[in-house]
Amino acid sequence: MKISDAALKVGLPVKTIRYYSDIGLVTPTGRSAAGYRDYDHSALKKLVFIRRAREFGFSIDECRDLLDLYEDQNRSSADVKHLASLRLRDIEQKQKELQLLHDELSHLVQSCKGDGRPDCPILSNFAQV
Amino acid sequence: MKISDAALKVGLPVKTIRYYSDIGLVTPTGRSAAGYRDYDHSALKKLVFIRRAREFGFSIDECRDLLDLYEDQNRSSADVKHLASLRLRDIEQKQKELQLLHDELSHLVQSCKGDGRPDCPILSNFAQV
DNA sequence: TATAGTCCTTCCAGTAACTGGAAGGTCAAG
DNA sequence: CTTGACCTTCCAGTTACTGGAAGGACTATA
Repeated sequence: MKISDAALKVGLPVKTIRYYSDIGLVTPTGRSAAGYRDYDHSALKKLVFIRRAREFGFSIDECRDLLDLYEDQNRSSADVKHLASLRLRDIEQKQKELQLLHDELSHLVQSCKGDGRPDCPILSNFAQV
Repeated sequence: MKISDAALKVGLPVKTIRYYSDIGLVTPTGRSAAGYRDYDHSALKKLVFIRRAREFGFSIDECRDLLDLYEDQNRSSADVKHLASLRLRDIEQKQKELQLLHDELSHLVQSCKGDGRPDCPILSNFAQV
């Protein structure tokens, strides 16, 4: 599969996938005779995983660790489990924070009259500090 | 409140708060005689809101829009409502994606034996493409 | 009152992770 | 056999910080 089709399927810009290829995060499965990058199913899965992880603030290096751990058969699965457990905690914390952000904005939308009057109480709905 | 105390309260690095001050995103309430930045309760609220929004991929400009809309009394609350509604959609989508990421990693943790054997099936638990 | 330590300031340079654009090769359709 | 939409590499620019230097300010203790 060529890079633009891969980009469509996984929801990342072509430029970004090319960048990931450059830095060795997800290398293409192969190259066509003309030098075009080729991506297979497992590469697509990795890209989707990375897209999600990146969207939620995990660094490239953290993503790399998870992928590398899998691909390096010398590492033990205990390492993977430990790393994944740590990230799971992070994600659960993020879920709570995201819910708070949702609540704030949702309350804002509900309390705005939306009739053109500039009395929208956005600040009064801000998070408790 | 001085910048380091503010940083502690809102969960942002001092450097970042100073940066937000420099770019005019959240300006300090005032300055002490010595020129120290001073932050009050409402500034802290703005900082917490921005921290959350930034963590979930909203750009500085998107944050600025929400804050500016509030502070610009010439804007109508309908504008705020519309903008906040759009962001709310984004957040709901993010909640779904975050749940998927959580499921992936959680399944990974559960299926890893954690006994040192390198047979952890991380890739087989990747998202469906 | 001196001095040590921990703040604070500005400024400037560096980093992470893209992102845009130029210059040029490839390929299917008409 | 050319047009247009792909693809390639390379290099420069952007966003949002982040680290460090140089120096001023405040607090506690000797």
